[in-house]
Amino acid sequence: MKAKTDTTTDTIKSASKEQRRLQMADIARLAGVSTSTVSRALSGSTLVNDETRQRIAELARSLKYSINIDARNLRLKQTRTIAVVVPFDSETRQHLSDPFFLGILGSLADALTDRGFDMLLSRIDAEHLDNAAQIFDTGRVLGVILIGQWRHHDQLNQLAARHVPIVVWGAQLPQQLYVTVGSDNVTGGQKATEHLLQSGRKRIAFFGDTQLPEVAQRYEGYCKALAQHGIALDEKLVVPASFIEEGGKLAVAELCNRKISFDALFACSDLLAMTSINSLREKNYRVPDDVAVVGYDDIELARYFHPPLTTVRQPMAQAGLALVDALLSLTEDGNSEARLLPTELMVRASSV
Amino acid sequence: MKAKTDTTTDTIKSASKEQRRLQMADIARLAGVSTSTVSRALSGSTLVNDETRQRIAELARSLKYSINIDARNLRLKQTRTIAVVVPFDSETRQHLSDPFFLGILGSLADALTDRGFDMLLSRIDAEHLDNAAQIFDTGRVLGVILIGQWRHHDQLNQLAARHVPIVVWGAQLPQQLYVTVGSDNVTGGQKATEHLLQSGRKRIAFFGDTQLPEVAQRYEGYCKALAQHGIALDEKLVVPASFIEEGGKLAVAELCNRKISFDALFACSDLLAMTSINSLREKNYRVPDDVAVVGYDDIELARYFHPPLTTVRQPMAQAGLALVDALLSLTEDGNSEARLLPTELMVRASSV
DNA sequence: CTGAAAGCGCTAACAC
DNA sequence: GTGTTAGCGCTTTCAG
Repeated sequence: MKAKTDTTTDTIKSASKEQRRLQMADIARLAGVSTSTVSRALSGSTLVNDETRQRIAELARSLKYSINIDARNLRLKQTRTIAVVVPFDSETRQHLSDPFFLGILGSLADALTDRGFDMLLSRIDAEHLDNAAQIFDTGRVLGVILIGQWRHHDQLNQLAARHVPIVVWGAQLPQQLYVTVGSDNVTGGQKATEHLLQSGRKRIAFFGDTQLPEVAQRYEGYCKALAQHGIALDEKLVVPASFIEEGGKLAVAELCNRKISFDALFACSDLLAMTSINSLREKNYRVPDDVAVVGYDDIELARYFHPPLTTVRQPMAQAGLALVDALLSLTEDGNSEARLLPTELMVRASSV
Repeated sequence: MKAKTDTTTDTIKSASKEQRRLQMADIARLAGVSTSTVSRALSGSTLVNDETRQRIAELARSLKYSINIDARNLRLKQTRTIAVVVPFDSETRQHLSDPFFLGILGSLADALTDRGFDMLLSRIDAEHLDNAAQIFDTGRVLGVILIGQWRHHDQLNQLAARHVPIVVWGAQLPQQLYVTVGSDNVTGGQKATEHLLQSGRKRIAFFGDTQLPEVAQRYEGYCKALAQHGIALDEKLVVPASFIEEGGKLAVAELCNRKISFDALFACSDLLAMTSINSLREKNYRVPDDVAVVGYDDIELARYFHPPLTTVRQPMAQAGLALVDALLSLTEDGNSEARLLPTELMVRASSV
């Protein structure tokens, strides 16, 4: 009797309330079966009569009923959602605008969609990357993909130690407990520098903040190439330009003010290369005649720039796939290896 | 007795199983209280003893316990997650790469984070925008923000008719049931054209696919400005360039092949403007001397381009906020109004 | 102030 | 084949 009363109340409510969400019980009632049957039918179980299944499927479709995923996940203790976390710099309160990161985001969205996963996107303070654990602890996601390692190797290690399934876009470091996916920065830096050396440049400036692991590796490649050509490293040519806003402008100004001569420039991001080129132009340097420039990333706009930018391509489409695959194998097998994506030097007019 | 047995089993299990996720019952057991009390303590209810609350809070923190959001949402029938949908073009299987859309995505991420909402990002086939309803029907999100109206006004109207809370980035159209947020395209197009006219240009080409509502409105502004200056519209100057890849190149080629003279160009996106400028340069037109160019969007790279690009700025940061606010007022009050964001002409070297 | 019990929407033994 | 029942992790009446 209690049940009966409830049902009546429910019906009245649903009539008066604007629009209660349809649920399995409704479909069951309308189809004259139990919810179990509906559940089975909708999940394609063979345990249910073909005809019944068809009927239920049809009914659900026509009523535009969709199963409540959260309830399902709760019951099944599973989820097909992945967290993607993009750190932000708390000092500059920097917005998410770096074209390369944004590009990876797009690539991830595609890769996850292909694999049938949903993506929960969040931003967290770069100084507290360990907060990324929380989103996992709340149980809504299978694992975490973090775009941007910054200088917080230690925090990331702690996360991994806590068994948070996490994959990071960045550089592979010694003593690393977490899984990284990234481009081969050493080789990338080497290719860029090698290319400049081969076109006869001798005084190659390096723009980048070597505190960041990825940049440090590109710098290593830069040094390697110089060494191979028997050229001594001139520290004055190394400028710790940051990725922010006017990084290139400041770096170029620094070299000029200190009257340091240079005939080439390897910038650790395309954005940095572009702002540098603009500054060089203002100071009446010709690119590439006076200064040859190579960037890093190969963002879409690199080839539309003037002059078209020579740059080290990070394979963006592969990046998304690799990140997702690394994370999935981590959650499935419990372990997963770092992946190093090949880089490719895209030679364009800015360096030849 | 049954309860007791279960507890014992549980304990054994949790010891043997590698790492069961912590849950409220665990905290309760450890604190020697019931789950009700833990629930109250963690939600800051005044119904619980101050000392007890502190103790529980401390325990939860030290154990890094986070409440299971899905279970909570299920019980409370609420959620603080918003779906953000970015359509993809099924034909070109185009990836998510347009800098402006990517930028809006960043802006949305920031706005949602500020408001304490999570963002569920998905991509759907642009030909079936109505699939966006499904993600709402599954009950995981409060509402949907769709970036890109494309030519599917009708499908969007159907969604709204089904009472799916949805806000769309795009143009406001007559007979529109859904809420849009967008920039003032008519005025934007007018400003761009007006600017070119005032610098003495007479033959202004228009690049853009007027099948898209936003572009159609920019075109309307273009026509208005021409009319105000008593200049007859020359249809030959209107080229239906698409936003894809080599749009600018094709459009420029078309004008040149047909030997149509022009001294200015209004392109409906910065990307289009940039590729057009590159093509013009290849054909030995000087920008702005021979052809003045104005773009649309003011993506970050516009000011780093050479020549720096004059463009109609769509306020990206505001865009995210406006979209979120529009959606929230829709879900709260049940209705919400379209928002038209002001545009601003950024005059740079490509046009003067 | 605290605990016992019911139930959010769904699935999976277990019965029939 | 199908229905009944218990329970996923949480919140909230309702008693005490």
